[in-house]
Amino acid sequence: MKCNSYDDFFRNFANKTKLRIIMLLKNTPMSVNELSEKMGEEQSKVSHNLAKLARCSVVAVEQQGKKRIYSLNKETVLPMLRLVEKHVKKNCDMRCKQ
Amino acid sequence: MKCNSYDDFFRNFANKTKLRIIMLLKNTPMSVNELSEKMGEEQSKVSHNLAKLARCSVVAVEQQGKKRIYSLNKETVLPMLRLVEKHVKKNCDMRCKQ
DNA sequence: ATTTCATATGAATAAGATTTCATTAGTGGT
DNA sequence: ACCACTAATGAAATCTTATTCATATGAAAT
Repeated sequence: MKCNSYDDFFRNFANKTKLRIIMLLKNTPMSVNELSEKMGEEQSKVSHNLAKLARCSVVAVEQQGKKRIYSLNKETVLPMLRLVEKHVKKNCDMRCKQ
Repeated sequence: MKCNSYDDFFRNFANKTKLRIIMLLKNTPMSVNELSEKMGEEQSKVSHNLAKLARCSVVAVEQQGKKRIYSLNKETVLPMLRLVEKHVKKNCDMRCKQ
């Protein structure tokens, strides 16, 4: 199945696990295991989440030996994050996280 | 309560009802009833959804007589929508809606 | 061909979000 | 003060999404 509506797309950012993955991939592409370890989360959980991110092209995959390296679609995601950051600074609570 | 994390913020776009409200407010500010009628949705549903949008400053409210007029925070929302539109055009399925 | 490492998948469960329905609370007019 | 109109609220029910756990699949090495 594919990402085929705006809300589908935004769901990839409306969840802490996915957002954490996104933040980690901002710096460098990683395999599922690497992510899993850095996050202290189960492999399966990370994999399920990556699947959703991938089907909306928020991340891309590339096979490298046994590993599958996931990387962020920076073209869309970075400006997106910048927008929100700005918004939050301007409008949101001091208690804002992240 | 206030919008205090990125995922909180994005949840306002990760749902068809909220997105419909946003789209309607793009053109013109409206009262709860007006939205409710245009959408063919219950007043209470619209109100609940507006409350969430408002607490993240995605919309703003202004009292006008008995009515409360909701308007879109265009500064954040318009560029956001543009980004997604572009992303969807480039990456997503032909079956893409909206 | 077998083993090992790496990841994906499916189904059941758990968690979370949205909607509904009934009710309450404001605002202005009479 | 009362009425009509407009909108907000709370709790229960429903719907959706995420997580977990067990298992399957794929890729390379031996």
